[in-house]
Amino acid sequence: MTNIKNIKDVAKHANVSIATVSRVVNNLGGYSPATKEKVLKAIEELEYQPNALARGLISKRTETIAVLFPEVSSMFSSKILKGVEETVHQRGSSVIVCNTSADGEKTLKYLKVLQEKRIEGIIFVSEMITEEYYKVISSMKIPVVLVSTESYQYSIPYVKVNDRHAAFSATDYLIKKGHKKIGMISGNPKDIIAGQPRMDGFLDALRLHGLNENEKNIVCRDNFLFADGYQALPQLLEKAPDLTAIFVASDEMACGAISAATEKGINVPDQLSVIGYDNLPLAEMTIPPLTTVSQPLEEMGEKAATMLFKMLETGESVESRIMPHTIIERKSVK
Amino acid sequence: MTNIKNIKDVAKHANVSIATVSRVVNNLGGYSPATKEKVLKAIEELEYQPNALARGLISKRTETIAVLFPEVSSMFSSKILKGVEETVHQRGSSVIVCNTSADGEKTLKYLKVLQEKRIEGIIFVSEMITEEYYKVISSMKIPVVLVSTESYQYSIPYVKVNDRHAAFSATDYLIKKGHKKIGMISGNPKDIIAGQPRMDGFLDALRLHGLNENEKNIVCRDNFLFADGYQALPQLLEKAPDLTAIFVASDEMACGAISAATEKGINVPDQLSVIGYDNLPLAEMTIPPLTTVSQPLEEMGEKAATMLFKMLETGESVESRIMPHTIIERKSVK
DNA sequence: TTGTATGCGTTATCAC
DNA sequence: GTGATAACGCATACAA
Repeated sequence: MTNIKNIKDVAKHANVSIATVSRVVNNLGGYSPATKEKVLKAIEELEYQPNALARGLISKRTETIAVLFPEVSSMFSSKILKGVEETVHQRGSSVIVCNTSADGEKTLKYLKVLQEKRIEGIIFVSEMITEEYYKVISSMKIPVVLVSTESYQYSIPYVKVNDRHAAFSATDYLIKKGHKKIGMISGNPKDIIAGQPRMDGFLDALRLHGLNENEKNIVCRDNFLFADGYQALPQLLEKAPDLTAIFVASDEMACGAISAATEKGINVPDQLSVIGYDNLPLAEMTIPPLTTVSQPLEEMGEKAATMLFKMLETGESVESRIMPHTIIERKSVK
Repeated sequence: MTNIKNIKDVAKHANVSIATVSRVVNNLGGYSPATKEKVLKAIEELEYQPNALARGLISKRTETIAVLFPEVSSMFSSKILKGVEETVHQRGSSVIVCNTSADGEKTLKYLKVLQEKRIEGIIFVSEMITEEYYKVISSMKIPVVLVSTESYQYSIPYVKVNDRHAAFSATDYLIKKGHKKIGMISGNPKDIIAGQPRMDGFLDALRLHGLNENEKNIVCRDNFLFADGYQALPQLLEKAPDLTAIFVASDEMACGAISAATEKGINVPDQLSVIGYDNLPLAEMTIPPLTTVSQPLEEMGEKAATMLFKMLETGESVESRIMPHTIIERKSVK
């Protein structure tokens, strides 16, 4: 009653050997057009689907890769996922998603099942690579690519924008618009990827233009969420009531900051200019629409997948890629 | 050089047969504590990881399911994905994501590779089940669950809210707030899942309260996106300038409508109340924060996965589940 | 051009 | 308690 056919059934049905069936299934040639016809017909009639498990057992290829996120459901992650998924699928492979919740135990558990499933590569998004992780992934001997993060201790290819440079650009943009009193809402300075570098870029721009006295106008938060921006804005304004512009380290935070400002009766951009970071879809939806530094998230996902496949094909590592960031001008800066 | 150990290596290393190794790996008992110790030690030392392919080949279980979305990167999808992923992972299985782009060909191609990979179940999110899809999935003989959609022709369990009822609730809420001139921005009425039913619910509420004359104050759009709401609002207001409230069929659209209104100098909620649908994270981020009908998206994902596993365990189908919707009161309705 | 036989890494059914 | 050995479904080297 289990209707699922295997290569043997096809062989019998077509009156050939399983070797021949295998050949036509894999387009290897070495058979007459007639037998090919026969086999194809049998396959059709029996609705035969080759078993990827059996196939993979021999070929050592599973055509499956995995992507790990600390939070799959963020707008940030889902854009990257889309890029990854698209190019992986184009190549005939599949992607397994993992939501690590930035939890070490959970991640290790994931890694274990992925290893058992013999996935062919891993993409880590926005994750810090700990020593434990590194031990496991290097023991797996499969390609790994980092997205929107990088490792200083370990040599793992990554694709990301230059955070410090991007933050510089954003701040520089504000300055060129004529602003002199500029503040920043930042992530956690202990965050070596998206925290400190963006602060550094901000400060770089200030100093370059001799605006050093602004350097203390920074409020840091642990996360990059709406609520963080919402709560940070009043704090920042208390420290520095005369600010005319702020650089906010994420669009979600920027959106929160705008909400807080609006509630306080502060008009954006008339009384306060704000520039964000990421260029999420959200940035088009705020009032006013958010001027921001764009990271090409989907493209970064695609690129990461492409790099992974290249490593898979060549067996060698691959160069990291710094993606270009751009300023998207909308209406939140004057 | 290929460092990857198999059960044979372990057996040799521990001086036992592979059968014994298999037993301790699977905790089957039937061996002395001493040999268990030996084997465990060997496994440890060789860093042995059982091969899921070989295992699945025999057990016919791959511990992998798939989720198909028309658009993975929407805030809507990603919340559902998170719910699915969490409960699937809890059970020790993995989830493969597929972005169908609502494209039949692409979907069929996905289905084919999923079938070859012998995945154990499928969750369709927001997809119409065509005859072609149905033919394939029923030939696969694996459990299928629908999320945020349902099929009238085929008997497939689903989990969704009652759209008509939810739309009724939203409109009713507006009416109970004292509004009498109420409009709607709707999806496509040809959309049998999220289009027509929400319009029906809207109209139900109107009629129940004798507000029949409002019935034509509906603007329909093909999609549920920000831009749709943004463009629909002026159209709606042109048709019916005296509206005091609108029900919008998605949060993204509602956000667009609020943006358009604000640009026109119309204050929300003072001059125009807006209620949305979905309760995406976005709803907290608008100005003013959006009152909306909540769908428990993450929970729906969890539920769908749970249903899938239940079908997998029992071999029987499972009852569909209508999830409760609730009105989330924020600041966009007065 | 086609078929036979072996192996991929497991689990499971027998024996012992 | 423990160990051969036959599947599982396929690819492939080798024969024919």
